[in-house]
Amino acid sequence: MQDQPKKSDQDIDFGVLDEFLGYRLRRAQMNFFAKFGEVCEDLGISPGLFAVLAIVERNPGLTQTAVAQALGNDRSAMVAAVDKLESKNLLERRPAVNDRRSYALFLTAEGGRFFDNAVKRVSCYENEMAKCLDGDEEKQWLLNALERLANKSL
Amino acid sequence: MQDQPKKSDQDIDFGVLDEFLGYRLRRAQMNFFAKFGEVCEDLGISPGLFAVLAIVERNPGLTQTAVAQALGNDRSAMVAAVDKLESKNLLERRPAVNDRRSYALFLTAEGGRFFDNAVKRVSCYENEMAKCLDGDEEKQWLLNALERLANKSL
DNA sequence: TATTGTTATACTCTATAACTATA
DNA sequence: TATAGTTATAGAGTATAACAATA
Repeated sequence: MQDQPKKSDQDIDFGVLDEFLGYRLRRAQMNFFAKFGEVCEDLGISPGLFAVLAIVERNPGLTQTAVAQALGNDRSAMVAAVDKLESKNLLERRPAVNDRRSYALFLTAEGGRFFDNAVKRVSCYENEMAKCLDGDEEKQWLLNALERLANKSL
Repeated sequence: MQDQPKKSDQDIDFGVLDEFLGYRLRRAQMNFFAKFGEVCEDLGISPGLFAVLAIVERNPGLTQTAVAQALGNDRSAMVAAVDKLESKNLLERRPAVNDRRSYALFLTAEGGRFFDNAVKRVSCYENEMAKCLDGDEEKQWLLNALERLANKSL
């Protein structure tokens, strides 16, 4: 049945979607998450878990709620995330010194090594992805534009 | 308990996350989706459903699978999406002329009006968000950079 | 009263596999 | 045999509400 040639992906008219930052951001981000999954498959961590490790590594002793706020999600979501990282021996809950309600989070020694290795992986694929950009200048400009968009309110 | 001043969000060190396009893309996109939800709350459509309408409007007669491929997701996910849009009388499944396995998708008259209205809403908030960019020149450059990143393979 | 971690819960999004009817 | 739509299902991600312990 080839009477009417099928529209290939190239022939689709995306209309307004092509001019919408929201749609373009989503497509770009989906590609990055998919690539992250490929590159870190054997490490057993998602972009979300990687972000938790990154925050705790640079800000040891932070509470779960503080990490959640930094990453922009609910504190209830941190429970499963920290559980998972703790069960992998990458992260540690210690009793907070001045507040018996909360925990202070720290990377374990293994977690530190694991994170260093993960950063190498992610940096490697980030650099590969950034090859479609025009050098470090365009990348820095893009990072800056994305930060502005992430913080823009209506 | 204010012996040790709490780290505010501003004081958090994001480390490598600050230099990772993947993380920055996610934060920017989350902001856009949240704003989309606010602006289109009463319309009862998500960014995903809006995208389906946009594709069908510009490419009437496309099959469900073709729309799914255009948007980069699985055809099984289209069933619920088209069901929802059809139940709202915005979109119509018609039997395809040459293939009794597939449907051809079309906007209804109401769907056309609904979509025009939705485009106005979304364009309005898109323009508002784009005010943190340096004019149409930077926006066009950004759209172009995002397209490159969305299509980049390792 | 307010806050931390937690649990239960639910909702969305997404993908996989298998089924059916067609091709 | 291959494809379109469908179904069932499962996983991840995210959010809300309520609770106990603590501030």
